[in-house]
Amino acid sequence: MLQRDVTLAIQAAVFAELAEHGYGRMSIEAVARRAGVGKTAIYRRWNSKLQMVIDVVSTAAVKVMPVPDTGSLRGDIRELLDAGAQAMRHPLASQIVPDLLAEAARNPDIAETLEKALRETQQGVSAVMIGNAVERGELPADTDVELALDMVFGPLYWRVAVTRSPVSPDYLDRLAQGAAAALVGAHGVAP
Amino acid sequence: MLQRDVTLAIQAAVFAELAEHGYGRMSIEAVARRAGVGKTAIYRRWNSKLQMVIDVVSTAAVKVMPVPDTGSLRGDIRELLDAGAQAMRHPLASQIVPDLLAEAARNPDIAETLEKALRETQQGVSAVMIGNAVERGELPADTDVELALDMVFGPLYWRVAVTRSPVSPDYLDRLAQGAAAALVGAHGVAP
DNA sequence: ATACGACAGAACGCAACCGTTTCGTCGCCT
DNA sequence: AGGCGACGAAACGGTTGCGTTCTGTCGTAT
Repeated sequence: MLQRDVTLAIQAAVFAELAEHGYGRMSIEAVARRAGVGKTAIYRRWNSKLQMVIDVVSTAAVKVMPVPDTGSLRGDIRELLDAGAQAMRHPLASQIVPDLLAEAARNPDIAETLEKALRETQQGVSAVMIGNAVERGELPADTDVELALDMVFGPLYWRVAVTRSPVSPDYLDRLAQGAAAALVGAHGVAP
Repeated sequence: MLQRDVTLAIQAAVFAELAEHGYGRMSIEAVARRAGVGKTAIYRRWNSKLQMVIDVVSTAAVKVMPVPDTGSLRGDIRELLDAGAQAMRHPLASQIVPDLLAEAARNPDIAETLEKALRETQQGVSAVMIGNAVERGELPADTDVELALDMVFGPLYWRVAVTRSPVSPDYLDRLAQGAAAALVGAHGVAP
């Protein structure tokens, strides 16, 4: 077996162990066992479990979200929600993401890795989407992008990862409708 | 030390260990050590780590949220958000909740416990809040309560627990405004 | 005064991992 | 042909946690 294959086997094993046992319970021995690999091969590559996980995760997290362009804000949001829901449906992701998030609360290195991944995949996409809507006149130029992000992804993540309720296409329709309305209506100010 | 005090000490220790190390890494020995208690005292009460955690958590999770009644939907949402933000600011909660949530993806018993706690504290409150808004004529009678819940708590949780961004009172104002607009505007149906 | 029950603490044998080292094998390059 | 580097496997001593057991103390009720 060549170096590259060994590395790939280790990466896959890390994901699988992470999903099955979580970061806290994951052991290097188990990763080596599952990858069919000696611990030597792992320690030759990384110094610690933390380094290994951070490296493997950040390598894999580079996937980019497509920028939706349906011609309407609501349609764009709907596409974004669909992509997000699809990503969270993946069994590995749906177990690993909450776990890493929890670990991030106590480990700054992991927190930074996740933050960076999130920033790269989503902030750009949303900025473009909002920009398009502003150009079309659907939103005012001073729309709060940060708030918009939270109102689009927040409800979806809440539903999938917190309440564990089913996410039907119909629900996504209603959510997109609501989020679009929220952005448009976010500009009355005071009480 | 009496039985009751020992139990209280154990409960406090469980929370502290849970916050510091997470469920996966938490050990009964550490709980006993921190509580200043023999392992005997723990095993006399529970059979396993899982039972102990579930019992302790579900005992403590019974806290009820106050039902806001400010006279306007937006004001009610704002109060709800404030209570939520305050709860998540508590350092124990902010570490324990994501951790248990991650563990719930792997353990049906924990998932059920959390689900029940969530249902009890929030669904009732929100139903009342939506009902009041309907009575005032702010919302149509067929308002989707489920969606409303997601659109109020989702963005807040996303911001606090996922993106780890600061939550200012001003932000809560804007979020309340957006959520209220979302609920009101969630009733255009089609394309 | 005595007996009982809950307690803390220490130790048990067992298992899992840790990070490191050693061994012998195999494939590639020159 | 020979050397080199990566490999899997196994073992090292040390740590941690498990669930259980034993000992001795202390407070309370009888």
